Amino acid sequence: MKQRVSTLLREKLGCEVVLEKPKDRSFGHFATPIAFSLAKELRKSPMIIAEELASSFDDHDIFTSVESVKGYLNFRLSEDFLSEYAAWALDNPTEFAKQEQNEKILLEFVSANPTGPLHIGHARGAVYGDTLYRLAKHLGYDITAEYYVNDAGNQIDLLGLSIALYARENILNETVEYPESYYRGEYLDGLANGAIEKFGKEIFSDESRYKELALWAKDGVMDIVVDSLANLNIHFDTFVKESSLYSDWDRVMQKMGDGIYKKDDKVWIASELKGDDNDRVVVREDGRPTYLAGDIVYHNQKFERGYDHYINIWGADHHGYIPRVNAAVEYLGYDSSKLETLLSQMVSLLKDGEPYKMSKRAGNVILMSDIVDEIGSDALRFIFASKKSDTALEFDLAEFKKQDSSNPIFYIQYAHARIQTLLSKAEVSKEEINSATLKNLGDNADSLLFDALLLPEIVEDAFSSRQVQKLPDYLKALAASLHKFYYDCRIIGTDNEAKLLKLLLVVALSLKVGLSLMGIEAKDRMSREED
RNA sequence: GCGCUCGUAGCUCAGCUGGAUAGAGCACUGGUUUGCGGUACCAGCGGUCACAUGUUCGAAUCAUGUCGGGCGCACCA
Repeated sequence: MKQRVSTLLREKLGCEVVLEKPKDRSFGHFATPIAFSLAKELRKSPMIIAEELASSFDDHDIFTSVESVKGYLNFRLSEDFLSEYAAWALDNPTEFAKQEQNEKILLEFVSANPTGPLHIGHARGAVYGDTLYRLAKHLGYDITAEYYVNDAGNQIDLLGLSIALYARENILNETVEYPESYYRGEYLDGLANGAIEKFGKEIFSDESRYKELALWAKDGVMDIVVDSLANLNIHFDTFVKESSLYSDWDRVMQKMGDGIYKKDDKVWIASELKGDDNDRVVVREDGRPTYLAGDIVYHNQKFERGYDHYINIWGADHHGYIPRVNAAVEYLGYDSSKLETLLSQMVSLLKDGEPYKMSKRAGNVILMSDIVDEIGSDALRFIFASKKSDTALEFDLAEFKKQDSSNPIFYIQYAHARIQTLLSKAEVSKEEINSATLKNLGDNADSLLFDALLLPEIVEDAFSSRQVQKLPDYLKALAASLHKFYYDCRIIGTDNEAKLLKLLLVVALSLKVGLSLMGIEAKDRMSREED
């Protein structure tokens, strides 16, 4: 819709035109301050320019009026245009808000270490990534969702040790001394018991076998992780294991050429020359590669697989890591501007105004699965998608358990359910609804129709700006328009019933598609839940 | 100390490629159709857009600085 208008204006005026949302719907559907920027060039007052431009639009089928107000140009779309577009959308619901793209994108997200269940911070990155993924898919991108499994390095050794310690203390009833760092949490119980079946209890007392224990256990942890993501409606296309990459290390190192050098018996990457604060060690004196080495091989592999664009979603605490990976990508001979790293910030939780207590059972973290159990996947996804991912977020669980308009997910679902209820009470036939024309509906209905038809540009904008919160914001506003309309306007039993129900079908379509892009299924009925 | 980031209504946050009177939700207060789910709607209250200077016809938005919060600054992942 917006595209159509801006294309038209570009042709007509011969330059790019910035289209905005007018301050107030009474001004029209779209507005542009173009007269202000032309004022200098033309040496005329913006008001006069706007007047002249407005009058040059005498008649055009997509606009019903073009007005100049205080230097702004305000456009109002015609009923013909809106009704035809709406009719098309209803006839082609699976095409609505879609586009054709030919870009191939690799999106890597979550990538939590397989050493324990996901916590609430991971959940945010997961929701952000999956929402982007859904948006991109809908927009026609060829996008792959990938999980990088850090199944090598110290943390895996630590996993083996942690299981053994847990088992010795809780199953073998031994007194154990805990080292400075180790993993804790209920999940170790399942792993320890699984290990007994697989290896027998002896393995816990034989330190030389901890590695073996760990290599077995990491798959079990990944199963836990994958299951918990599935509960959030999140699925990955590909998993890449860090352990599978190191065989390629020598070749990749050579590929980096001058970017790599030896000093003090270690191998370094000259990342400082590429904008990093310092050069970084990639291979230690004892020959063990650092974490960065793994990531270098991994990114090389990504680029060799050949995508047009690469997106990483990392926890914000890793932001200092971006320059060194970009440096490596450059040394590998690739364009680091194709690699985009997005950040997801910390989350702090409240419950009824008090800080949410981390449970000892969980290992002093807030488990993602606990929150899903508490408020459900839909609410969790909605909250996380609602806030800009790179700013810290604090929210109160209680707000999302309420069954009224203070709970945005409830409010939106209710709007959708309300429409379904009306349809079920319709006194006109489906055929009458389908063949109705969305004209002469009155201002309120026109306005609602326009709101519902905005979904495509919201989807486009949310993805291209990577600001997924624009989608839930829009859905909230659309739900509000619907509720208001419902209140203001009687539908069933009126002369306009078929038209109005058709209008509501368009609203329901946008709500449903919008929710599905957030991984949430629209409800047809609200059930009253008893506390 | 250095880097990144944030600072907008009592609370949680939009708005930020500069543009029409600064927005929404929550909370609080008051109200609502002799109608389709009042699980809704409307209104009121509430802001020197952290502070200062600058650029501009115009700044919450850009620049510089100050103050305050968060996060980084590993041969750990």
